[in-house]
Amino acid sequence: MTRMNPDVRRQAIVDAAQAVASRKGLSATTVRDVADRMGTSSGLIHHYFASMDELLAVVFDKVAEADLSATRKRMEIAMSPTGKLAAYFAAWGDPDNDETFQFWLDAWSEAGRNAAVRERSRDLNIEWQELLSEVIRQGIETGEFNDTEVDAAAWKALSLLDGLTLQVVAHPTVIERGKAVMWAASGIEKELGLPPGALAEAMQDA
Amino acid sequence: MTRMNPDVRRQAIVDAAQAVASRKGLSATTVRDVADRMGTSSGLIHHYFASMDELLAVVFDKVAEADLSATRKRMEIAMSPTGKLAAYFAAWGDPDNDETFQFWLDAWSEAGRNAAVRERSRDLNIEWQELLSEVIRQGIETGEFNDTEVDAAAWKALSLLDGLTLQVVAHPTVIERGKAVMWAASGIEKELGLPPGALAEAMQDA
DNA sequence: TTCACTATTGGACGTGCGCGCAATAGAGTG
DNA sequence: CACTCTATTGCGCGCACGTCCAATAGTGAA
Repeated sequence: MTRMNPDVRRQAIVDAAQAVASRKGLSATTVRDVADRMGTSSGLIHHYFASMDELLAVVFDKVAEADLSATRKRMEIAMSPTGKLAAYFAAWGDPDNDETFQFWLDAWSEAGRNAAVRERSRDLNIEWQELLSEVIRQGIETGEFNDTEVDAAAWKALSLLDGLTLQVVAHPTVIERGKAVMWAASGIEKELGLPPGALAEAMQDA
Repeated sequence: MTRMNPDVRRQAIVDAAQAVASRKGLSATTVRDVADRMGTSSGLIHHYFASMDELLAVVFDKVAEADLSATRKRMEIAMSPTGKLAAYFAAWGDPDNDETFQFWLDAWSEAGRNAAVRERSRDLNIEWQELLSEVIRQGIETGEFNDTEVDAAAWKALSLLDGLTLQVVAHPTVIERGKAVMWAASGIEKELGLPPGALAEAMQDA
């Protein structure tokens, strides 16, 4: 294959590995899969990554960070806490993010047996929860939300989203995607004392 | 190894496979693992199961059915809908069930790529949701619960439980187990219009 | 006691895995 | 143009996997 600049090649390997992993799952992705996808030899991967585990860790990080930063950006644009909350929710309703959520399902499954995955997964989950905590805290300050326990409310909201999305992604026929998002929104509305439908409305505005 | 009655041996194989899988995960459980655990040869497993996939499917079914039927039994004992709901919740708070929940994490991860797992997982999830729907319907009839949309409320409750338990099992340090259960209970109380703490109280009674 | 049945053994077979390494080839520099 | 550096090749190693099968050894019936 054509000789590439190291930085470019390294990126190409990560991209190829991500593409394979989104179809086969992180744990089922092999060195040969990635090499075939790029049309190169398998030895090349080990020229850039000390081990396959290291490559897969980089892929997981990349996917997770991209998702998180995209959500952060969407939230910055929104003005009110309710708007920011709606922006947060938007990620879950988008079918394009199903692949990313599949990575999460894999990570949660693997976390119980692999300490490295567990710690990375935990840290990222906490970041998602803190993002939510921040908005809830703001909403309480402005008086938009009820004065509830912030930490608890954030974990409840995140868990409700995860649990519903899990059903949509793992068993595509069991709940309609639209219903899952609406149900999650209505659950959080009750939690934060928002008028029924307020969150759903803010989501359409965005 | 001592010669066994076929039924007994078959059961022994399933038990051994379950023990191994609860430590290593279903997809990482090998024929040799199971044989070693029993102290027999690996060939014996294929005398009873046509393939390793078939054995693992039996193990998953056994674990899932046991959990479901134990919950059903606990619910039958309780008198009121609130009591039954508390009995349903009890399964999630019990650390002994962490192993079972790990099976679920594996199943959800695998469902996206394996049609057999997906269908079995989906059917079982629906059974869990229907169990909840039934109780909620009863509670609405008796007037204990608010008159909400049953299907939606059941999916929300199940998802909240799954999402919170996921954090407890996958990242043991992130949320205290007790808090997760209390948060789930308070979320459902709001959903069904129960007085705050009513569900938590019913859980201690049981 | 004999015999048929089958539970159980133990290793062979082919496959796919991560990894390592000597050989090769292309790109930049003097 | 010659030379150095290193990106890239392609294969081999050792291992673990699921599966298969001929040989062996217990057990219950005749």
